[in-house]
Amino acid sequence: MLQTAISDLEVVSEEENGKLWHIRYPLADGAKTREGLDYIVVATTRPETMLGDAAVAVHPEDERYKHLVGKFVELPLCGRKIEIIEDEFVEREFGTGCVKITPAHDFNDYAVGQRHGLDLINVLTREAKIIGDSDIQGRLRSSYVAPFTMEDFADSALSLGIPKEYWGHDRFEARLLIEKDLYSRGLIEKIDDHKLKVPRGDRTGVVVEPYLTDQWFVDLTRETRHDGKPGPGGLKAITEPAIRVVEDGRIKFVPENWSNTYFHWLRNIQDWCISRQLWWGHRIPAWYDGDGKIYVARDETEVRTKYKLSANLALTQDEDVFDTWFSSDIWPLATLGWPQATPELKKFYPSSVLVTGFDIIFFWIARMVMMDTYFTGEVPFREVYVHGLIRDPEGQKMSKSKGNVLDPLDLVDGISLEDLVKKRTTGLIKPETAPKIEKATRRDYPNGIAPVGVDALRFTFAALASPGRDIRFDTGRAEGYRNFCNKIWNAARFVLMNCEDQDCGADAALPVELSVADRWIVSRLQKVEAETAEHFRNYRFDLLAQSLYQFIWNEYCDWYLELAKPAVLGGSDTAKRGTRRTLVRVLEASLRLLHPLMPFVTEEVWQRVAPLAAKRGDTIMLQPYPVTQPERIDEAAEADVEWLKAFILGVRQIRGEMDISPGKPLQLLIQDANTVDAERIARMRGIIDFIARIDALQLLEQGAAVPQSATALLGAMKILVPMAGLIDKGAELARLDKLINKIEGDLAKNEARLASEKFTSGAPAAVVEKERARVAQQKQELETLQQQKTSVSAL
RNA sequence: GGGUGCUUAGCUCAGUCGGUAGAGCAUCGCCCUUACAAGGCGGGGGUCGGCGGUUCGAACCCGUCAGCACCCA
Repeated sequence: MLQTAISDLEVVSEEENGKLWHIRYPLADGAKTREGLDYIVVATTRPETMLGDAAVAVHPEDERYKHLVGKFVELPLCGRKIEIIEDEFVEREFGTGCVKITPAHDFNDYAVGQRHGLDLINVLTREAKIIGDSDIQGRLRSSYVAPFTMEDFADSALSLGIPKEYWGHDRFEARLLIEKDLYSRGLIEKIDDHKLKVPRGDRTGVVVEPYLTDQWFVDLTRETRHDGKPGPGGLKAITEPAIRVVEDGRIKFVPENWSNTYFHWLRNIQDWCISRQLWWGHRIPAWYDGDGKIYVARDETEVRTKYKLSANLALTQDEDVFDTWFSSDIWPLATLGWPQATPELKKFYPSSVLVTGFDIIFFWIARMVMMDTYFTGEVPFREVYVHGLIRDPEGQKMSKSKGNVLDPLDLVDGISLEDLVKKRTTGLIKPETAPKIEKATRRDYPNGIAPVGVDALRFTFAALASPGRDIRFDTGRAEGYRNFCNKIWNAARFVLMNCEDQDCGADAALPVELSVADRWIVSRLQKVEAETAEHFRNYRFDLLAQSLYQFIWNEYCDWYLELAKPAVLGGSDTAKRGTRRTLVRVLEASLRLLHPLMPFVTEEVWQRVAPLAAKRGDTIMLQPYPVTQPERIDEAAEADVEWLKAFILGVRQIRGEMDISPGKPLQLLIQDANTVDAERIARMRGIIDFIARIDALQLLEQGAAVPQSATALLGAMKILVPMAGLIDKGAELARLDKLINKIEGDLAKNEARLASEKFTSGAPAAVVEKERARVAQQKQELETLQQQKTSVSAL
């Protein structure tokens, strides 16, 4: 039993199997139903609360009971007479259409009670036991307009007619006793199975009771002060300004649609109950004198000064504490020394961004905005970044009771299946769920969880953090990013191996020569830096991760390190210097780019790489984040390297599909090279030979005889690998057919589109032009491939 | 009952301005090539949930239906 007030937000209602008791309430004063019965039947899911019934209600248009409205029933077991009233709230189809009204123990009944001036009859103690005669609780007289206090509950259990046998019994025990007694008196018409929403505390799972107590509230709903003094009420002073600051953009939600959730809650807000009956928390700063008079100030001394109380008047402080979220709402202020006007407050309030999950938008975000704006007239932060929640493989929210929690440490360090099962099935609130949990765990993690380390885990979260979407955690992704960590480590080893204790171009006075590959990777780095800045600005950590992963692995490691090898191993001094300088500088910048997502590997590697790149500093953490330098973008180098990559890909595809060992040197023939192709071949010959493993390359004259070859296309240019007797005719024909089929398919579609008058006149000229160019290109490729197919067939 | 989001490759997910669909994992083939086999190189795989509409053109815009998830009552 919680024995404290809690918030609606801390109550979860789920549908559970229960019962619907149909109970006969005898009519008083000789009244009869239309069928001539001397009782009416009331249906309820909470029979124990009938002890606190204040009325029975029927729908005003319900012909069955119209004649009974204003008459009385005799409340079974208690013997009190209570009135039959009419209220629109009653659903005629539910049960018998007669509803017991228990204003002190049900929210709907409370509202009905207010409309009809019914007594509030409390029948429970704070421990949720039926009150006994010594409990000073019971009926609150109908003149219960707030404020009232518990002392207004004047009646005793005895005077309410609550039988002694129930006194002090727990609510659910009492239910059984009451059921039994009703049975023995013939007052149970029937008991049906029934599904109902049961409200439980979200932490403890215990059934929560609506219960009348004295509490402190913050007014959030009144236009003017509740005590009648001049000045705005909470609605004007707190709630409406909190709505306004988001409406007018002083606070922005990212993603933006969370502002709707925020608005909806604030526009339907109720007064805020801020007192809790717990020992942990900030004490309520209110004091009482012997007569129960209330004094509010920061401390007792201030109370005495403020209210001019004599020193010997005994004061006691309220025992209650604040709702933790009420205390937390001034977090942005309190952490900066408020209410003192500290330099920190001046500098950091408002802060730029608050990062949070959507599940505490109500609990915390809204409350900070409300109260801090109220206290200071200025918003606490300018942006609220709302990230998703991590869910289990089925998309369910993680919870210990469901046994689907992933402990971050288990992802970092790994865990065996058996240990994971054990961890998830011990200490359960409902031990009977253990077999189900075990089964699901064995299905989801048949091999346990592989260790991935903190960096990979952090990077995975970033990579999965797409906006407006929860994260279904995927260990496969995390393992992929663990491999990425290894990749960085190994790439760094290569760079260090070739650059440490070498001339890395730190001395600006010495001449350097930059290869096309050097200029290419530097250019690419500038573009990635620009992308990175953009993704940070938009809170797109997923795209940020993607972009860095792609650059470091697919460009820096897969291509640049390979392209750098010839220069580093056998280039001139100036070429070596230029390439070493590029190797270390690009790596160093990449580490800084990546550091926010992978703090540890980047720090470790940076410590050794930074000096080579002429960077000084104790830690990467204090280094500036890389900024793009557009003047270092080199489109010509990028075009050259794109061409080079396509060239090499063509050769590799032939190797792969013709089953030529990657290590075997090849002779290449080049046909139909244009002047640009020829120039590129001449200029990048060394790198082509190295990477594609070419030991001879010859440009064929126009119309020269072509030996048996496998072919790759690069634009109009043909890359031929002579297969002198080795060619597998069938394999090469199949390979060519595959290419031809693909192009034919696309070409047919594209030609049809171009043939359509609708398209050529409707679409923008640029799009049509692009389409024409594409068709021309495809036609040429197709022609070349078909020629090739003819010549191979003829062999 | 009201609201929000989602549905794209076997799995987890990107897809900006409407202009021929991408990544990681998994899978298939070759390779222990002196940074890296937790790797390299190459390949295969998608009627973008269904239906209808707008448009020269739809994964994307509109309508509708279905399924899933979450929030509020």
